[in-house]
Amino acid sequence: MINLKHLRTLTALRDTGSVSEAAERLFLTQSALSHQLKELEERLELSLFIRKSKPLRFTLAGKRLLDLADDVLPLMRGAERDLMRLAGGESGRLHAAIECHSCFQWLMPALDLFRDNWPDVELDLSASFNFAPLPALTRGDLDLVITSDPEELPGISFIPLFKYELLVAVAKHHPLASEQYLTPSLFSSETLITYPVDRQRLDIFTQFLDPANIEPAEIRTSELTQMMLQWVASGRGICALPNWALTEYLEKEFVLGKRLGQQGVWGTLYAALRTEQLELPYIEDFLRTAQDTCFNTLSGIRAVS
Amino acid sequence: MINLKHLRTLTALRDTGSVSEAAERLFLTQSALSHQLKELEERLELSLFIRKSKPLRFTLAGKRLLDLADDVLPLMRGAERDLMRLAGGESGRLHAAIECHSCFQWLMPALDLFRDNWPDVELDLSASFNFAPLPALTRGDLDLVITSDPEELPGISFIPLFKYELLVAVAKHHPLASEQYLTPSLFSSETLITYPVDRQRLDIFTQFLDPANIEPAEIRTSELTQMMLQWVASGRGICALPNWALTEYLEKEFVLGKRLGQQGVWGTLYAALRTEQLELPYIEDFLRTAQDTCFNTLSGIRAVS
DNA sequence: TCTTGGTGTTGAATTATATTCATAAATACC
DNA sequence: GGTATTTATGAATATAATTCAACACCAAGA
Repeated sequence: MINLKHLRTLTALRDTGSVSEAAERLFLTQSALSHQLKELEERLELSLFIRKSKPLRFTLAGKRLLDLADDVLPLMRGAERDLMRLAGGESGRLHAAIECHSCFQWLMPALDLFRDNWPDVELDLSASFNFAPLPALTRGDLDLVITSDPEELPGISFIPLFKYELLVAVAKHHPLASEQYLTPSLFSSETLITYPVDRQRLDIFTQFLDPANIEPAEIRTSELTQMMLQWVASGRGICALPNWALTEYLEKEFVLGKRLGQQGVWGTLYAALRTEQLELPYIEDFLRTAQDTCFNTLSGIRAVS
Repeated sequence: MINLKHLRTLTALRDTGSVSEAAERLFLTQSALSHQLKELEERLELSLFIRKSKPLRFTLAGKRLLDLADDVLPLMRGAERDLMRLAGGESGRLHAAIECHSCFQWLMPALDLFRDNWPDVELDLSASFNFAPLPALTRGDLDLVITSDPEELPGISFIPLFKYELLVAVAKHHPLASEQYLTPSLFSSETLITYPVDRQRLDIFTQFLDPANIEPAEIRTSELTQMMLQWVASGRGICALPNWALTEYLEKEFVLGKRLGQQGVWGTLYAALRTEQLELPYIEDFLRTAQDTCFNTLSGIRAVS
């Protein structure tokens, strides 16, 4: 009658607020979800949510099913994890590194969850940005690298985690504050603040300024997101950050977030791993945990279509 | 990955102790279940139970899944009931009658459960055996009759609940105690104890003695199962009862249970209802509750194939 | 040791179910 | 009112579940 697929659909609907985005997150077409919901509602002789109104609203029946999902899905997940441990062993090593400074925000909670579930896996997170992590991954010194630029490397797989939009943080009283979206040429008179890394690894250059052959008036760097935003807020520059890294500052109206071009510039965050390790139970579980954590803690991100 | 179908399969395996009987209870072929289990075990890279050995034994992984099933399936059931109530209304009437004296054993617990879940449905159980309940069902004076002889009646549906074997209770020191199974002719020198109803409604006659044209030496009647077995135990007669009505006495070795003929005589218990009421939510739920209760509380019964 | 009946397995064929594709309808947004 | 976005629908397709029919296994009895 009701099955787990339905419960996952309902939670995806709640998380995303629309049928089409829920479909994206479930890796289905919107049509598939529409059929599925129609069939379910007809069979139950109940409507589960009200489509008109954004975000969608759930009926009593829909809420009852969501409660069920909140009870049942974690139980299923827990059992699956236990079986994975039974089948594949409990121990191993997960030495991780991040290329993306803002990733601490979700990686920390994800690793905390992971540690609880896999106490016998040796965890390490390296946050030094002075070396190239991908060769270390190939060598076997690292087991996981979080990065937003995948490259063709033998033996390395890039698993997409989610898509995010690159937004430009701008002070509330900055001249650019009134623009709907930013064009490259607007940057030529601005001070751009970036992380202190190679500019080939900064999407603002590779995807936006370099194609238009525009150079900012000045470039300053900082290691710390919070510091960058302090500078932005005081009108001493602007900086490009993933939307999810910016949300808490946007909500506080500490800065404004501006779109890059009319369509926006989008990036994808990947987990890079050695291909031979992909099927290890704790690796599989980490990837799912990471993705779940991201979708739960970050707003504005989307599943990779 | 793991879904509810798998959980139901596992519990059916536990309840029945064999793949083929579990399949029967799930209304599947044994082949289907074999495929399903093979696929699941291969995907999990775990064996879930040990086939050789009867009844089958579960591995650690199998037990973990059974625990999951015991948590999850009741939650699902509860939610489905809530949705049924939301969709179809909470109130109604269920006036029941039984033709089969021994049915109190499972009907009472089933009705107790039902009352908890449908407090606004007016429940009544009539146990008077002096009137024909099926006409009353047609008239609308009753809503449910539990019976083991279905008949073609317009507007009435007979929903099979389970199959049971008719066994003959015999005192431990009775001459028949040494027989492997009983033939009709053995009855001609025996005192047979039956319920005080029309002999056309007694399977021991219609399915066993009458076809062989044999008459017991004497017939005595009693309303009460316990009384009948008292007489049997003291060697003053024998009586035919459904296996599940006999189990507690067999376990205490109060009497012995003998098969009727080499294949045994089997009956089916039905719930008779007005067809137009079949889709009422509380009726549907009652039927499922009844069947679950039977399978849980009665031993030796089988699903209707 | 050779049957035999009960059980579980297997591969191919079939059936049922889920998903997509292409398009239309509905709705929200200027 | 037009345009973009979201949802719905019917037919085609793909995937998954189930059955069928044949076979393997095993224990009990001849």
